[in-house]
Amino acid sequence: MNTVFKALADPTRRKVLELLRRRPMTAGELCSHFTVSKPTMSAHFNVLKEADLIEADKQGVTITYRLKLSVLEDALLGFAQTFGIGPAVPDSASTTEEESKS
Amino acid sequence: MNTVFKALADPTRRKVLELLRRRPMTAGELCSHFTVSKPTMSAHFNVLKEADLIEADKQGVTITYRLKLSVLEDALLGFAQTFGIGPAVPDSASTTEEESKS
DNA sequence: ACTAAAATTAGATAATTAGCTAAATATCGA
DNA sequence: TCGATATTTAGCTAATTATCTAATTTTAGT
Repeated sequence: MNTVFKALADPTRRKVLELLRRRPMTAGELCSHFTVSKPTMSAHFNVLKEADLIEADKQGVTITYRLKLSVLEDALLGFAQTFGIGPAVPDSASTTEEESKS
Repeated sequence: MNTVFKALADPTRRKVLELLRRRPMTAGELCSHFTVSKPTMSAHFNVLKEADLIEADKQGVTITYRLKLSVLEDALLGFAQTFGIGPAVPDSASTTEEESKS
């Protein structure tokens, strides 16, 4: 959990996660979205991997990174829950008297 | 937003926030929960204040810190929303066919 | 086997950060 | 006004971090 928050502390890494939100991408593809050098990006990938926020899949010479959304979700919601930060439950999902009993 | 995530990256600061969750506390009171020196704690308070996660209220010689929960909430949920991380709506609040229509 | 391409590791540096002790500031009560 | 108390500021150090360039590794194609 500490590693997750450490990983999220850097804007470049947060953006990497956002890029991986839609679809997995190769390291080079990800790099093309940033101005920093590839080794620097590689280090960022490592931090994200250490935090278990992404996973790497090697095909031949290229490495595809994929977001582990459930890990991010668990960390974020888990922390939010500590503060009773309530999921903004939409009106349509409001608990009715009947449902409360179950 | 970046300052918020930077602030959350440190475990001591996260714990300060958790302590302030229930009730406001003075700087000294907060310090008593940690082994690090007071000046170090004071620096942590500053980081949290910069991130607008806490606010200070000075009464005489003591300073009371209070959690700004809404700021934490906005940051966390705002970020979660970027990833479509849905509030874990409890089973009891699951959308029924009837509710879907509204 | 050679070359090109994708990505990493190695090694260095500058900036940031967390921590300390000592000193300063501010307020209260005697 | 003096002394005690709460907290911060100043100044320093050690550790971590983000970044770079250069070199290495690994694989695919010719």
